[in-house]
Amino acid sequence: MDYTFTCERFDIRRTLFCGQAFRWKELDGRFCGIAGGRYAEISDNGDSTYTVHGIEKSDISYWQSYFDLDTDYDALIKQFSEDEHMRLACKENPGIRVLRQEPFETLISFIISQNNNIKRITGIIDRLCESFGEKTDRGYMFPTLEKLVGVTAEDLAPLRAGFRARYIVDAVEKLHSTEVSLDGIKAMDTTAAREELKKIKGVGDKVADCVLLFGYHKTDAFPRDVWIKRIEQKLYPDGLPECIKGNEGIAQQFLFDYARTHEI
DNA sequence: ACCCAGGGTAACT
DNA sequence: AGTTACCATGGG
Repeated sequence: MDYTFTCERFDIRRTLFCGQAFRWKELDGRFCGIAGGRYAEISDNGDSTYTVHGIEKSDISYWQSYFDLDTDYDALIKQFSEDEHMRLACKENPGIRVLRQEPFETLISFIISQNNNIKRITGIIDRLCESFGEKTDRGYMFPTLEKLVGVTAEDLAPLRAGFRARYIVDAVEKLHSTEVSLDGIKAMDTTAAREELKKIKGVGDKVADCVLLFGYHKTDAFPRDVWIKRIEQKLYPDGLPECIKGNEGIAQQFLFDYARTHEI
């Protein structure tokens, strides 16, 4: 079936390709991809409505959640705009939303992201899915933990992930042994959850915060990458503004795009 | 040839 | 507690 939803000022292209998700392609004007084991083709109808094509009726709520449709971004932007820099950043890219993605996929993806660029991250993840993910008639799924149990760094060599291969192996081992529990993190506050994720080799503050923000929607997580560090130095030498408190992660998405487009 | 990329680790002061 | 070389790979 097709599911059409309305969302004012939703920039689906920027949302899907701004570096929070890595598995979407734009083909023939449609955004195609698999999330949470569900395939979808999404069209931007140009009138603030968007149609998710070819899905199961029972998955409507999944896609509503995935695009965070229940969150009022207008209200957030209004709140953020109390700060002048945030006002400009939001004004420039008002259609960005923070996706609600799968924790495991997000963890592996952002382990791969470290000291890497978005294009190459996407390539490595594509090869990971083709090598270890379930094949369907509409593409490869992101591999489950079970599919990856037992893999070695040598097994991952075809991905050309470089030094990150052993980090993936360590993540799979610690999750399989339940030394780290992705389910358990849901109930933790952000500080405790961050420390839990950092038990995995190759997961530091930045990767952990990306997983918490994009995989658990813990909006007070604030991933500090190179771009955000530049923004903080230049615009916020005395600390982040009060008006983003509790939603630092969402604010970070606006700032990240702002920094990149202006090459701050 | 050099520098950088949605960083982290280990080995230094 | 705060720096720094090094880590693979590919693009500019």
